[in-house]
Amino acid sequence: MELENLLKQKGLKITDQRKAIVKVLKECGCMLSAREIFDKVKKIIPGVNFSTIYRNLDLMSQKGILCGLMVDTGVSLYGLRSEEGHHHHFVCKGCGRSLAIDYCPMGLLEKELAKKGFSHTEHQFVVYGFCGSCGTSGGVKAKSY
Amino acid sequence: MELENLLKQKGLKITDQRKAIVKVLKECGCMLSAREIFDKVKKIIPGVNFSTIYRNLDLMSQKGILCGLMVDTGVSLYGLRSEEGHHHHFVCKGCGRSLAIDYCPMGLLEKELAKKGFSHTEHQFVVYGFCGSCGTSGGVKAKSY
DNA sequence: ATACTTGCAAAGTATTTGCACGACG
DNA sequence: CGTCGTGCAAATACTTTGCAAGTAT
Repeated sequence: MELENLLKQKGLKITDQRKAIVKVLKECGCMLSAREIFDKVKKIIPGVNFSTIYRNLDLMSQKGILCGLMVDTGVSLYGLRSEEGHHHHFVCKGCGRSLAIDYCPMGLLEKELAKKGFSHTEHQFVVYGFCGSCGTSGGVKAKSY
Repeated sequence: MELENLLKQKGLKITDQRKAIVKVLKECGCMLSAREIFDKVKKIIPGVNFSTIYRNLDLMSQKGILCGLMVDTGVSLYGLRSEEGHHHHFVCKGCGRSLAIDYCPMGLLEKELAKKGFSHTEHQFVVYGFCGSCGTSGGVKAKSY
C-alpha cells in the first residue's frame, strides 16, 4: 500500500515489475546490483526484461524512491531510500552486502569549498572492507586505486 | 628523471608509452579519463593502443605512481599520485576537471566501524559540483543517485 | 638472453535506446 | 482511449584478454 501511494504521488504507474523490484529490495535489506535485482525479480515475473529493470531503477532513483551508488568496480548498486534520509554506505568486499552509515562528512567541507568558489551539488562516500561474518579473509576484487 | 627512478624502483620498465602517460597527466594537472589520456598520448605517440593505456593505468595505480577514482557515471579518472599522500577529490560537473581535497573523513569513522565488527580497507569520497569558472550554469550529466 | 611490453583483434561486462505492442488510470 | 510502460533486439560505452612480435635491461 505504501508503495502504491508513493508511485502515484510521483506520477508513476503501478506495475507488477515495479512492485517486484521494491519487494526484492525490501526483502534483501541491502543494496543490490541491477543484475542481482533482475535475477530475483525473474523468480517473481519470469518474463521480465533487463531493460525494464534498468529503466525502473533509474526512474525510481530519480524520483527518490530508491537510491543508487556506484562502487569502484563500475557497478551500480541500488537500494530502498531509507526513511531517515541522507546517508552513506559500507560495502563488504567479502559478501558484497552493503550497510547504511549515518555519518556524512559534507557538513565540515561545504564552507571550505564555498570559500574556494566551488558549489556542491552531490557527493559520494563509500567505505570498503569486511563485515563481521567475512572477517579479513578472502577479499579479492578491489581495484588498487 | 624522477619518473625513471620511480618506475625502476617498482620493477617497471621505462617505455615511451609510460613516459607519455605521466607527461600528459603532469601537464594537465587534474584527473583524466582513460579515453582523454589515450587521445592526448596519441598526439605524442600516434600508434599507441588503447589497451596499452588501460594496462598501464592499472599497473601504475597498483604500484602507487598514479591514483584512480571511479566517478558516478562509471568512468574511471586517473591522476598523478600527489606527494602529500592520501586525499580525495572535487569533480566539476561543468568542465569535468577534478581537484584534490585534503580532508579525509575516515579518521572519525574508523573506530565506529570497528565497534560494529567491520574492518576498513579502502574508501572513496568524491564531491561533485561546479567550480568557479563554471558557475552553477550548464551542468547536465549527473545521475540522480 | 629473457622477461616485460606493446599492438592488434576479439571478447566481455554494464548499460542504453528505438520501436511496436500492451496495460494502467 | 490516451499516455505511460514493457519486451525484444540491437547498439553503445568502457574495459579486459590472448597472442605473437618487439624492446628494455
